[in-house]
Amino acid sequence: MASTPARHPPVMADVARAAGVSHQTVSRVLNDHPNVRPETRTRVLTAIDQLGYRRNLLARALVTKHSRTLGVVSFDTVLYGPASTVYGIERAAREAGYFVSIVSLRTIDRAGVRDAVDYLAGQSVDGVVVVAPQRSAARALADLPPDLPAVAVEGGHSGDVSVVSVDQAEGGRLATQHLLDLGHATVWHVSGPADWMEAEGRAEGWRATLRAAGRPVPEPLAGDWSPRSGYEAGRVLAGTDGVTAVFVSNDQMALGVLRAFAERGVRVPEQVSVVGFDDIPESAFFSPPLTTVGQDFGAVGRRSIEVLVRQIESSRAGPRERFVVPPRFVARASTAPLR
Amino acid sequence: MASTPARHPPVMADVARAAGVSHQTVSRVLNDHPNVRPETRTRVLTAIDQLGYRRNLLARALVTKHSRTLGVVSFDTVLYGPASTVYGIERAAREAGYFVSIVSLRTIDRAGVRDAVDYLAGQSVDGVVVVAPQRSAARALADLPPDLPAVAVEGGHSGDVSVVSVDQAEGGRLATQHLLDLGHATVWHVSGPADWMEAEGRAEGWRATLRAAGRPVPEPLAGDWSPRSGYEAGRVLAGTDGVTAVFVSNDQMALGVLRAFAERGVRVPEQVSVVGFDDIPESAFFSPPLTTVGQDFGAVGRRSIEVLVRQIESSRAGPRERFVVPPRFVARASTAPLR
DNA sequence: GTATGCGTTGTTAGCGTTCACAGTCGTGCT
DNA sequence: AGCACGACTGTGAACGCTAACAACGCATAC
Repeated sequence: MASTPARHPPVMADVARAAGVSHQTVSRVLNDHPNVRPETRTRVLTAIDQLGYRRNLLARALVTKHSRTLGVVSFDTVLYGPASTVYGIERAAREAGYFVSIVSLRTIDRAGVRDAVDYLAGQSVDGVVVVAPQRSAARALADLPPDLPAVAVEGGHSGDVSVVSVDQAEGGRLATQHLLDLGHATVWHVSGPADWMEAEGRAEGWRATLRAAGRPVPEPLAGDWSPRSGYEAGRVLAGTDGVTAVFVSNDQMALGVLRAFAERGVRVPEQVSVVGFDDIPESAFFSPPLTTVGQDFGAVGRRSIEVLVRQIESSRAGPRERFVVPPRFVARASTAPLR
Repeated sequence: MASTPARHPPVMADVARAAGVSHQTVSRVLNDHPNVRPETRTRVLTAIDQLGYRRNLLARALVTKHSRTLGVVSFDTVLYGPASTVYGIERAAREAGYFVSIVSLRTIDRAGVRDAVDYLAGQSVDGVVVVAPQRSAARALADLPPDLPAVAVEGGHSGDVSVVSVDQAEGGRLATQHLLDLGHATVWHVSGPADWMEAEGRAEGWRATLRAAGRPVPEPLAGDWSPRSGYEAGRVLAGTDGVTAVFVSNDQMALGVLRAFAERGVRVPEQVSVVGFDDIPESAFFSPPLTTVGQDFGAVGRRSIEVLVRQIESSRAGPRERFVVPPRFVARASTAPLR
């Protein structure tokens, strides 16, 4: 009966002994090296199986200099958008054979992003994905360690990292054009926070579409993504003459707008049409069901990992890439032709 | 001018050379060992600073057997509840000095959980948090590696791991009692999926409260957490006589119920009172604003990390603990006294 | 028969850190 | 003076793995 030398998990040397080969041969089998005799390979494999051996990835990372771990820096991962993006990233990374280490920031500023990346770099991540939807965060991309592969999600084009994002301006255009096509003279806008690039992009698409159609551009109302801010904007709009169409920068705020309108007796879509953005799972069941613009967060996550992994696995001086995922318009019951 | 020996990041030996000490002394400074002369310490510290040295956590983990990384296995991290929980876990872990490696499962079954834990164990995590709200996932806790510190969130009491959870039954009781106090003869229920323990707990609290008050217990309607399933349940309830109060197992389904009622001309709360569960950010702006039961996910995250870290840092044969976080009732406008 | 080559295996030396142990020095005691 | 003891520091050997090289056997070629 073989003495059990230790209660510690078996290491490569144990496998080697059991299979009657050297530890290096075990390593070769594990790493699919070509020149191992089939018979030897199976002997090693059965030894691995019998001992329940699992290779120590830490030791491997120490010598290969690759941890096969990716860092993700995100912000407010409770919001639907960031949560979905991070989910997509995690899934794609795992499919590509990478672990994911996550840091969620409360406030996203230059120092915060830098600290988070430092923290992750200390853990020897092979690369980082920074979900940087705010202008301040995008600026922080400029002082990433230059030798660390990185990709920004929704990060704008500052700094020299690759960027994957949804075409927010196109989304704003789709929403606004839809409302104009319904016969509305112009479209009001409830925007997201000023420093968010997504908010800017959506507002820009809205403004450009109105301009191109030769319509007046009303002063946008500023929100902060929260239902409450939408509610407050909605109260203002309900008390403003001539408002027949509103493009709200996200679905949560649109919910607030609908609520304010309901309280004031403004009927949607009969009197005012409302379009949101994000297509959260709830929006199909708002009262009325919300016309909105959907984003494919899964695609964003997949793309970003694709770009990052390519950057890691090729020479690291890869050219920065730029990937734009198109939004998709979702028509529901909160919009109607002007009568 | 000191020659730069390599473009590689500096290691402990480089610092030692610069400070004129041995690598071991550098290690001692880094680990706050007591017996280092203050002058030597500052010399080492300045050398570290000058070289921009950062200690290699991989090498450290290899020898100490502690990676200071925690694994998190979760399910459907796009939902508000799991997303918030994971967020709380991540934050608490980082504050405790641990990294967090996340695996998000699509389907959560015994094999899935085991694979995920194996995967994480291969990365040498010091412990795992399993967010296991489904009965099948809770069962999977039984075959976790016995020597791996673990804590289950919302995981029931099967297996012998510590559990942190919100008192779902108490939440169900609060909701139901509130409706009874308003004078309703009984309370209908739209439940979550059958195999979710949270759904079970809430239903149990509801049922027990009705029984204790000697009220009839209507057959619950089964949902799947989605707004759509709530909508369908709502249509059934709208067509059922004698329904004056409904306790819905989460806010998303409650939204669907409200929508169905609105379509059928059932006025809330005048004709029917509705209570949800979760207190998602949107629910204050539903039409009408939703009375609901909130869960402190942040507390759940903090507690679970607390328990896990204690288990890791003490002898690993810690007794399994059980932590219950109380829910909190949130009164809004979707409930009213029966007239 | 020796040379050349390839397929296969083993040996050795790291990767960057911590741990165990062994020094060295100065201080206080007998 | 001699000794013990504490504070401080250095040396060597791990941790578990892969990379580089060396060595072996055997076939093929000259």
